Amino acid sequence: MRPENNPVGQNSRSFIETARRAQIVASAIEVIAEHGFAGASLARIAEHAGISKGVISYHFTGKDELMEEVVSQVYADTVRYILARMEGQETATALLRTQIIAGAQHMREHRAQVKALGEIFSNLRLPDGRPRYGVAASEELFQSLEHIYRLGQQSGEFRPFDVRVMAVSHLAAMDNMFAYWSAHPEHDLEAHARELADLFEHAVGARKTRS
Amino acid sequence: MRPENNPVGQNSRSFIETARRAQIVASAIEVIAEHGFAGASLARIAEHAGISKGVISYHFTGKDELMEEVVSQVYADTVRYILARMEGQETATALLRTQIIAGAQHMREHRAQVKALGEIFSNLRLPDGRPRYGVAASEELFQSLEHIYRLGQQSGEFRPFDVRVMAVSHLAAMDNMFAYWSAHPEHDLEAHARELADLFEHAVGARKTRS
Amino acid sequence: MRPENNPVGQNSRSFIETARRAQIVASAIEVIAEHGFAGASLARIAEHAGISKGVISYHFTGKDELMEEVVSQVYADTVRYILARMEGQETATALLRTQIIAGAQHMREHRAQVKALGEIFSNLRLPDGRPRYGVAASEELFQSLEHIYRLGQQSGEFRPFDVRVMAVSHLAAMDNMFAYWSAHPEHDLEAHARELADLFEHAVGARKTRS
Amino acid sequence: MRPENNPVGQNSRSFIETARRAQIVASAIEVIAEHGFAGASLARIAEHAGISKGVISYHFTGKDELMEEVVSQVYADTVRYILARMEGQETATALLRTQIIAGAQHMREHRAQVKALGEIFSNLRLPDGRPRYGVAASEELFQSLEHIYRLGQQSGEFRPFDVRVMAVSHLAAMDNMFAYWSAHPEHDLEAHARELADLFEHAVGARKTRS
DNA sequence: TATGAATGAGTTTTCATTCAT
DNA sequence: GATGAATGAAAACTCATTCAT
Repeated sequence: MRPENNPVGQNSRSFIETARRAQIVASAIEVIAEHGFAGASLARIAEHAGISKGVISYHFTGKDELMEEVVSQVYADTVRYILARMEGQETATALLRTQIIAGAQHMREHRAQVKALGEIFSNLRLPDGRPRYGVAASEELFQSLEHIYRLGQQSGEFRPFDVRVMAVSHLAAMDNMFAYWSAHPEHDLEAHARELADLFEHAVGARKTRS
Repeated sequence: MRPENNPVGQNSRSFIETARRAQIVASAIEVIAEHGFAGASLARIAEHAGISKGVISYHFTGKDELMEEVVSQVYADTVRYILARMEGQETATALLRTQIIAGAQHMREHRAQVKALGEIFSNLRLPDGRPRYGVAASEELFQSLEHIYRLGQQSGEFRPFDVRVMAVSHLAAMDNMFAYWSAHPEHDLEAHARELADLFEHAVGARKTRS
Repeated sequence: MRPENNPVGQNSRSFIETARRAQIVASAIEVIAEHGFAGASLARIAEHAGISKGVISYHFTGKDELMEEVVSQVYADTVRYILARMEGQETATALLRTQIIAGAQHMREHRAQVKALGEIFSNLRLPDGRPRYGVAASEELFQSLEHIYRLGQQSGEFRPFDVRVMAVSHLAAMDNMFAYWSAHPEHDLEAHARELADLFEHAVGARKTRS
Repeated sequence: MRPENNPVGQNSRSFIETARRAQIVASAIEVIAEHGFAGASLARIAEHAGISKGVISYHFTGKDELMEEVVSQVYADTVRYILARMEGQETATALLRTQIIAGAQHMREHRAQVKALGEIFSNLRLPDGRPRYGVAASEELFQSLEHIYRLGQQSGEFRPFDVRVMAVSHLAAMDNMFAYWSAHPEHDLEAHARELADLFEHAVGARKTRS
């Protein structure tokens, strides 16, 4: 019986448990990235990890918990990666460019994670059939992008525009940059990112572009 | 046994056959739009259409052929709809705006089709497990958008930029405009489309915007 | 897709469907009687019937529906059998004896059914874990037995006593007569039934025993 | 490796071992009583006892041995309880009444044990699929009841009747008194027991009933 | 002694597909 | 042409049991 809830201040999981969960999550990411959400059966994930099917059931309540664990790990990683690189940027324009460039770097380095995240976002459903993560799940990301856009509008760097539309389009463009690169591995991701940064810089009507 | 390939000069499908296929395709669209790709079993599609499961198997080689039929019908409709509205536009800027605005109109009027198309695009796989329609499937759309962008660059309306990146981002922004509106039905789709048109007009550095 | 609800006045199930359901129910009865409730997996029931597992799923919503169908068929049979033999009896004493003797006859002739019924009654549970048929499920039987006892009390044949306790004990004694006979097939069921009839005749303090 | 068979003259189990087994048996009783035989997984029993699943496997050869241990403990308790109260009774009629009344008291005080016993009796199976405890398992009880009945017949208190049928019915009536009370907790168990005593007193044709 | 971890057999259920009528 | 019926593979999940530490 794996302990589910335990007293505050105690590490909830043993070292080995943490390692196994991480291993399973990693295997799930790779399998989803390669075979898609529907192709990622527990059997395949277990086989890919070189363990028995039962191990997954032992460490996770069910497939849903595994998927949610993948999401929360990848999501946290991604946000941390990008925010770290945005630190210290002062102008909204710089923040904007950095967000895009750093996002592309992250995608290159974590190709499978990003792909798996996308698959889960658009396929995982609640027991009642409604999407588990809808576009609504991106709300947090939208808001952090809107923050940048509003900053630029307040400082006068950016023209007036609807920040929500800009954020939605921004996220969409980044997701598809990744998808396009996944489908065309010879495509130059860095160049794409720079072009995209230019695109949004113009879109926001930035008064001064990078020197 | 239904004849699959038949002599030239004969209409390949009878009237009744065509009608049945259309009925099944329509049912498939609605079911996919409501329940998602994974939730769209043949049983559900048949039930929704008020016919027996066997009919689908009779008229289609298999589920895959049905899905591909959905794609080709919806795809053709969409292109026809938007191209019709773009006819007569003279400047690249006008073409660009029209493409976006008309696309939004089409989405509003064909909500289920658009949603089903997206589901199939991102979920249907070849027997070997590779995606049936990757981003690569959008190649045709990319090229038609690139055509507009190149036109603008040649006429001097647009600044220089990588047309492929612009096209990928353009399509992404439109797809997600739809997804966002689907998740937030109270969202003003027309306003979003106008904002998006402004966004790309600025992004391409259009010399003269609409007044 | 099997039709679930259909217009009034139409036979709901085709001939073949009815036959298959009956065949599956019969197989289920035999398997439960032999292997017990827990040993009656769908796989075993299907194998015993010489059909594929899927057939059961095709004709029944799930295992629960099959079990409930077994109950309702066997239950109806049993009640019909015994009531038919009780018809025409005039005194409460005669009704009482007949109920017991006819019950024993029915058990002998429908050994597996009775056993299966008992297994399902004491093992089938609702999704939430509560028993599907508790002792409460015997309420109907209790009442029909109480009817006999009250008749005897009103006619002065029987002494005063708590009819519910008498009915509960009566049913218990019959169930266990069957169970005992099942475990000791050489046991004389008819003689047991006659003894049991005597037992209850004395228990109710019958003024005049059978001539 | 826990020693299974050990030299004569040694206490076969250490104090701690005995305590653990008792704790596990107690937990098993409660879980079976609440969730039924099928719902009593080792995992649930361990969790309920606040120990790890492995402990059960360590102290018992397997689930079957645990179940048999439950049976033998509860059975011994029950017999001891009732026999103690029957001591000193002189007439067969008094013994009969006492057996029933004391049985009811025991049920009230050991509700979970009685329920668990019933569940195990009717569900536990040998590896080959045959019931581990059939009605045959009650042989000992039958004989002790028959002893009372024969006593009454020899002393002339009771009429002639088949003592085995009387014993089987007696035990059945008591089991179901408990089951009925379990399903209807507001039911008056003591009153039921008194009625049952009257029932059997009349059934045996007792010459002098209690005033 | 005790435990967490792992295993693999077995359960129900879903589903695309095939086929006789 | 259309349908009901049947199939069997694959899915997620449960569970008693085993084992190294």
